Amino acid sequence: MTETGGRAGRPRADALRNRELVLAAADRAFLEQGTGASLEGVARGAGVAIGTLYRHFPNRRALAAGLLRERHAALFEYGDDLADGKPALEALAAWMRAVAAHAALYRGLAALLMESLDDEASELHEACARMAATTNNLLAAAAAQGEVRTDVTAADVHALMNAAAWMREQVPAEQADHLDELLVNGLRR
Amino acid sequence: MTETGGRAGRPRADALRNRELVLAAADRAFLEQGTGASLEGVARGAGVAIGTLYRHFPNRRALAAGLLRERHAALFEYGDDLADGKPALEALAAWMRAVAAHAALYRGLAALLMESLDDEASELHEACARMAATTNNLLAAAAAQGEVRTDVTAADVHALMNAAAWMREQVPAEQADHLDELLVNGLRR
DNA sequence: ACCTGAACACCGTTCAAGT
DNA sequence: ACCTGAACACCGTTCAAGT
Repeated sequence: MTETGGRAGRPRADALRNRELVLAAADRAFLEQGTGASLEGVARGAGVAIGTLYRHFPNRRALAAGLLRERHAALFEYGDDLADGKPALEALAAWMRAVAAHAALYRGLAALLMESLDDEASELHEACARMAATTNNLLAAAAAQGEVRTDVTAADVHALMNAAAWMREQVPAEQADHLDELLVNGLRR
Repeated sequence: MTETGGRAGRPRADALRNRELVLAAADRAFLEQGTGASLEGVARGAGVAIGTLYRHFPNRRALAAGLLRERHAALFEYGDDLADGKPALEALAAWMRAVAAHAALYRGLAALLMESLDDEASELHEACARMAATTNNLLAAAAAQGEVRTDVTAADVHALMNAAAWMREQVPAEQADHLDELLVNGLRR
């Protein structure tokens, strides 16, 4: 079930190219104006007609999901690598900071990630599920070492990470770092 | 500097009445659709022309500020009453819960409050300043009793309260209550 | 002093017509 | 199979004309 190409063989070359142009323009627009940026503006920036944008990405969430999958793979890989080495709570904290900083790149992304965790119909659900898997692992490890309150769930951590991103969208970076630490401190037993 | 009536004497009776109609319609619309609700829809709901809405409230923030000042005074009074009795950290926690629950009434309000604390030009600045005064008092008392980390500022608490509201906009009430507790736990030393 | 509503600029989304 | 762009419905905001 690829996004472009339908049921038939390889997608046409011009379609692939347009898809990339749209993603690049969306990346620029979301960085500057957040995920609420005008889709007509994105299409203009990509040099394609608005219908072409909609053909590749039926809505805003699909656009964000495409960006996460194809341009932000490093975040997920970072999460996979965090399991070893460090004390477990430190690894969990590093993951929370990484997600918070990342989601804050596009203003509004944290809200999309928040609402997509439990919504299997959302185009962002896959990204959320992958994030949740990492969160689960790191939380379980920290809990096993008794470093975290026993009533903390992975859903709580998901909410707190995204809340950290949301705060980061609106306060100076140093304060945001400090707030990250207060959030992690709240998980301690 | 009243919002309606300009520099002259009492505002006309029809103006006062229209202002109330707009506020009531905005309250309904914001409750249902958040602070991003269509202002044309609000005007329609109030039975006035769109120009009348703009005359009384030049923008969305002015509308939210009007609602807070004239229909949500109870929140601020509650904050004033929290200083006595209880242990200081408990009072601060109660205040954070009250603000979070309140700001979550209108989806999007927490973001407006967040950006208005340091923006003196914002119509919501007065409301934020009053909230900040209460936060300051309660935080100072809790800090004086050594119940709170010494690096926690009133700005931090403001951010955390509004983040709690933001989370509450998107998770079930029980989880939101739990998240409130984790946030407060993070303030403990 | 206040209200009305047309006017302008813009956007999201769909879909018939093309290649 | 894919692209284009007109079409429709809607909104934010301003302002000339009224009372």
